[in-house]
Amino acid sequence: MEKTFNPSQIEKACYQHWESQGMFRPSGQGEPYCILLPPPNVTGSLHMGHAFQHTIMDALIRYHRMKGDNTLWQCGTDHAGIATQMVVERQLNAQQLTRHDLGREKFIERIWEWKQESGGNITQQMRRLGTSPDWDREVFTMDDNLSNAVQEVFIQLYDEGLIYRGKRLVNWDPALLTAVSDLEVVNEEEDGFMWHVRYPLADGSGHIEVATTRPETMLGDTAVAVHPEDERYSALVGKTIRLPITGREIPIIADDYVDPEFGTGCVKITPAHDFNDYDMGKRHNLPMINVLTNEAKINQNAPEEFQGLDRFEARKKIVERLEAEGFLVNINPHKLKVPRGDRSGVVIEPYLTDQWYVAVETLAKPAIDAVESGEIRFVPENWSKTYFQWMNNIQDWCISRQLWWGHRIPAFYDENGQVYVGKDEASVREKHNLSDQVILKQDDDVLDTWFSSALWPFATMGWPEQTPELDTFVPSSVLVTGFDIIFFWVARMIMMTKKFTGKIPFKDIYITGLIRDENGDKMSKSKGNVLDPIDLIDGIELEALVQKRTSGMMQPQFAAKIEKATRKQFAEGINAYGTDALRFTFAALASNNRDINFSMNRVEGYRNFCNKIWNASRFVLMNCEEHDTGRDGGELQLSIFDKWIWSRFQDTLATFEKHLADYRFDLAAQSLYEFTWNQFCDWYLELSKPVLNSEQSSDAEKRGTRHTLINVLEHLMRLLHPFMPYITDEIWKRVQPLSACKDDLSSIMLASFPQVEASKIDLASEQVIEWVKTFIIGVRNIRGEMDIAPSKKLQVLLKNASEQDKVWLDETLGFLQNLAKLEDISLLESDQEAPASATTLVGEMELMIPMAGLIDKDAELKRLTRNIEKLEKDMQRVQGKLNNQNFVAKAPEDVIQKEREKLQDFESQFAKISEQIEKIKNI
RNA sequence: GGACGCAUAGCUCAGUUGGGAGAGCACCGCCCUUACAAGGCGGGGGUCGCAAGUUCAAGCCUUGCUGCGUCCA
Repeated sequence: MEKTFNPSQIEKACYQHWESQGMFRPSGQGEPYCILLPPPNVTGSLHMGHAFQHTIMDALIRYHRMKGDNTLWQCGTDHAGIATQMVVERQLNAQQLTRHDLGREKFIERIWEWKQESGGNITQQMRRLGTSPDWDREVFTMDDNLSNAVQEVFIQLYDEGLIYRGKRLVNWDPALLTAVSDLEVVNEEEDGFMWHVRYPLADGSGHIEVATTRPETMLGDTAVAVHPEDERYSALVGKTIRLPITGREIPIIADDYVDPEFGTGCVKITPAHDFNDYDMGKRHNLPMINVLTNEAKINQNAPEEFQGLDRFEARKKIVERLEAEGFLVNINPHKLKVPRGDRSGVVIEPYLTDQWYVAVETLAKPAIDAVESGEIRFVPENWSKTYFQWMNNIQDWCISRQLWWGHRIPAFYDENGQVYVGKDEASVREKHNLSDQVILKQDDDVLDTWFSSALWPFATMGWPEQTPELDTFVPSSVLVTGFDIIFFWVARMIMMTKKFTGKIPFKDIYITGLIRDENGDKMSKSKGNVLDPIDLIDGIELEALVQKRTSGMMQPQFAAKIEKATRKQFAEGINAYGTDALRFTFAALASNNRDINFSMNRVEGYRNFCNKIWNASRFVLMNCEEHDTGRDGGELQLSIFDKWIWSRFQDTLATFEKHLADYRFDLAAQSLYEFTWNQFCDWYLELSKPVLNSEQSSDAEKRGTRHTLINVLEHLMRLLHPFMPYITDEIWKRVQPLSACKDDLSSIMLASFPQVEASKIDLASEQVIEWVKTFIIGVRNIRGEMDIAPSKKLQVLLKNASEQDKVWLDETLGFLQNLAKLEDISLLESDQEAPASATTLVGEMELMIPMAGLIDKDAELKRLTRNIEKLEKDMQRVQGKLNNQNFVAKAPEDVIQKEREKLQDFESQFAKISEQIEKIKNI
């Protein structure tokens, strides 16, 4: 083996082997365990959030697969309506073409071609991450079988009256020329203005002052509203206003929606261009005047001079006119929430159009119950509140989109506009007895992408066919996803799956944190702080990184700043850390926190961890290859240390599994790290050396130690495998043939997960090791603090050794000498006078290192004084407690007893160290 | 306006029946010791945001305040 772990050398071949051998397929045996991959957009590339969530899913999948479950990771990609259409449109634009030049059919063909070429990008990147979904079952949301399910669901919901078509105010994206759902609109506070405008009364008796943030919509005003109890205006209610510019007469109405405190207390009402005004318009039977085109330009319903003007241009013109004609009172700066399309970034218009809706209320009920009853569990539990809050106020879902790419709505119209819903024209004709004379035209719109995503849990399992997978893998075990799509996706899957299968889609919902950069900022192209997971795996040169971060930007003005920051942070580029280090980092960061700050330091630390594992394995193999490891029999004599490391392993394994069951990947990772580095490497490997290197060790002892080395390592690789698939497979291939594991498998993936063996839990050995550690650390502490060279062998005297101490000493003498680098160890009888020594305590026993020629008196005094000051503090605290009558009277007996023992221990230590200090002072 | 979250070592974060404050990184000292300098050994560092309350006992429970953040209207 090479001296340094080199991930790039092993990863690709390893993955190809797994995939080509079909190791990702469900075994067909055991308990079903299933995870649904949130289908990434085909247009997407793997970002840190994906990599994080995929790591977690893969760890769970690998763990359960090794546990012997019938494990399926169902994967696939999403057609991502708007996003995909935009990508291909942009390509056309580059050739001076629009999608209209091609026509619908050709354009869709073009998208399929694009998908054929570039759609596999993200799934290739997933492979780099070592993920193990069943690629044979990969689906695309536009595949025939999924499209079929979409139609089926649409038709059934329509037949039940749960899908309807209606003219309503929707969120209209004037750039993309489509309706979007509430969820696709982001409201952000922006600086704007509040215009105060005088509206004259029609009878000439005065005026009323309204305040508005959107003066241009006055062209569509159909009323002015005041609060019914607002005494300032009560006399005016019922009168009419002559609208400036248009001269139209509109009523003054009273409605308690109006906030008398806000602005002037008078609100202009534009039912066709504002959601609240729309509701009020309905309540008061106001006419709705639409003054905008679908591109948000002023339309024919407005005075000619404004027609064709963009909404913002029109705003300027109208304000000018109002001012010129003396209607404008003033303009105040004003912060307001501006709705923008999450894809296009342009201001969304409330716009009157015909759209399709899902009536969600009846679907929501069972979906709420499923979480309330605990049948579905959110982890962390708190997210259920967010879920309930939304579900209890859920609005009908606008599902039609004026796009070309997507599932076309299975609805047909005759020449009278009569709607027929059905799979295709033929079935519609048959169902409704329509003759060939009737001309039918299919609806031009497609469905919201999330409509098909909502069917993911059962459509991917073959629904509407009654397949075995539907029985086995619905519900799936856990959904791993971010809180940002609880509404978009999670809630809708629960509704649809309940509705169409009667089952819940998943039992647990593990909501992960959001990956941010190390300063806690969201990673975004415009901030230039994006990290590509693949770059962390393979490494990247500085120049390439700068290039990547500054090209293709929406706001090129930030490029210089980003370049500077990038050059500063990554002066040497990014190292190749490898997949395992990256995965382990994600696992270790996966606490219950909502925000997870990614840190390069952590990746580096876990890259070092990989290297540690690699080198520990080298050590084990060097000592076991070509040697007798007891694989085929032979007497094994296990040392106390062999028993101890096995015992620690059981504990680590149990802890790991507990944390995994709680979705605490951070704690699970920590337990692995701690065992591997701080127990196995730091202590066990060191303790094995005296046995292996000593000529006095018997064959049975050596065999026992080698047996332990190779088999603990073999178990450890299986334990680590779900988090670190590559390095463990590579090492396991070499280790397994020397170990007691006789399964002839071509990959650790197929091996079974270790099981806790109660018989190997050995508390007695753990006690001995604690004693040994205290002993050795005590010597090292003196050595370190007294600046004694490691090469200098020391002499140790032991005073006040108990019978137990003597037994343990006898058992571990050689190890103590070896690890603490001791010349020799001798026992002082109680009546023997000790020479001036540096002292440390091992329980009641005093461990002394004669100072002569080695240790400076003042330095030792300083060290002891520091110790005793700490002890004093501890004693004071405990004494304070025990002197408190209330504590003694009310605290549980075992707590009191513990405190008493502590005090005794402290006092004994205090006495010994004080004595020592006196002694040294007197030298 | 409503809901939720966060505040612990210089930094990033653990701390789940309330009972002696932890890890990683960074920092300081010694060491190229035959698995590993991407390493070993030792060490320093915290009035757990502030205030009050409950309790024998509070980082942990309750209330209020301050600061930051997210979502919904």
